[in-house]
Amino acid sequence: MTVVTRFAPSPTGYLHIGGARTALFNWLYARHHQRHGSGGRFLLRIEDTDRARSTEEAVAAIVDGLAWMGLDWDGEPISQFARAGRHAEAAATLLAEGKAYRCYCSPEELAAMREQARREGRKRLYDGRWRDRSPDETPPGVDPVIRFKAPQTGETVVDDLVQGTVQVANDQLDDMILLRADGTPTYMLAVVVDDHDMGVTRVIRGDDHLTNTFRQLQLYHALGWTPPRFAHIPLIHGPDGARLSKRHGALGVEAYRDAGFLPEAMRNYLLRLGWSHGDDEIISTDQAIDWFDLGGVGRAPARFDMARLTSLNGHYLRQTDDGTLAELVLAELVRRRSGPLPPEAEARVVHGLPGLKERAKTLLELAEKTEFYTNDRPLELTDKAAGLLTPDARDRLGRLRRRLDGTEAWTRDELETAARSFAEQENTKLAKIAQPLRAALTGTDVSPPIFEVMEVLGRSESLGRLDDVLGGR
RNA sequence: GACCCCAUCGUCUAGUCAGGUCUAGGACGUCACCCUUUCAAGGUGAAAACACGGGUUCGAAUCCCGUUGGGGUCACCA
Repeated sequence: MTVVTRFAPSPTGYLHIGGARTALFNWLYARHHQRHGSGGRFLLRIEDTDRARSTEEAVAAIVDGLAWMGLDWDGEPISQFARAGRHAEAAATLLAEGKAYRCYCSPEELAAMREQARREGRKRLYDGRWRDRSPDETPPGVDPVIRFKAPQTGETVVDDLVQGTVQVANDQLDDMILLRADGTPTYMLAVVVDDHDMGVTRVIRGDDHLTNTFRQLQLYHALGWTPPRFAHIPLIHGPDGARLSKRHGALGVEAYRDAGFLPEAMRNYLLRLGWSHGDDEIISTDQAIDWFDLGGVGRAPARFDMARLTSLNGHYLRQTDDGTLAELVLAELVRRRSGPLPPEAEARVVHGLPGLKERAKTLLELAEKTEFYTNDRPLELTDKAAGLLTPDARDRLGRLRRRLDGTEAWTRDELETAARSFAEQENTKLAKIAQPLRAALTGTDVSPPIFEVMEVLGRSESLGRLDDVLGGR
């Protein structure tokens, strides 16, 4: 049987990190079965029944976020709101079969019940006062809600693929609302009807839905439908152990994209957060599709660790081929200067990128590191760089400059050979030459190997920058 | 508060379901050393954990109970 999973976010914000991981797990599960089983489909449903909180921008943000993450869904995204009629139909069926009833309670009555339940230390809220009342008792002018006539005895069991067998006594659960007074469906009804109609076979979602599952299971039974299998994955927490929230600085995946993270790093990081495959750490998406299973999902919540994401990103950055990386970095540079780079500067960036990429952990950092290649003469020197240019060092640089003038091929190897023999002749260590040279050519005390830098800069720019520092000598 | 879930280095985790091979392995981070023209990358090494208390057992990180701690859910939100 074909495995069908879905990702069902509510468009009230952005695709946050937790949602992205849920989507990833669902996607991986479907793609795994597509490759190794008898088929798999990954569907997208937008839970937009709360009209007041749902926005077009939020839907776009989720779609963009999924696209950036590289998670493609099958078929068209489904709007839950658009299916309200079908939900009402299901409620009507339950009503007709006596499995649901109209409730005319006022907000005040409900508030009182809530208050009393809390006082008595009960989880169960609604006391079911309209459960068995006859229709002629209905108060005039009040629009009723439709409530589910939930079983009051026995227990409901969830055989969860991650959490194991979890059960709750039915007397803990009250009669939930299916249809609001305005006739719109609530989440509980909508998910069940939609998951059923969409043929979903596996519901992989956050832990926070575990206790909802009991009621949803009861609904499946009342409707006479076969429920899907459930897998509730633990939530992601912030570094302090509290549930991940805005104050942890994590907004949506686009924030990570803008911070210079690569989607493959994000996928790898999120995959390993709560899921493991032995000691494997670096896992390609292709391998992940092969290996992913629900048995590897842990049951304890995991904390979000920026340092680890960053480290992984550095790995994937180094792994990215130079052409692709050049495109990404150039795009970032255009963004920051809000204009194109001079051709000469662009050529230097492209040429210098291989030496730069293993020194950066994010795209942003990488873009920053290209600065000394693109800056115009004369370069501004950092304090440390200026400190390296002592009178002695300048004298040596002057002599080196004359030596360099005669260099035939301006390549890193040629330049290094020349510098080494010059150092020998001066009876000094290479560092005494390389560091001042770095200061003069880059304006800083840190850079890729200096002879590589000279090659990238080219003869005239290198000599020009040297002359800027040497002044009138 | 009630109900439910969870508990191995600072963090992510392997090991737990089928107790012995665990003086608990890997990774990130930290520290040291090596490499080296700087910084990275890379290499080597170090410090670092079975929450606590009871059982069961010849033997428990692994099974059971309790305590403590953390988390989730209790809406005409999703």
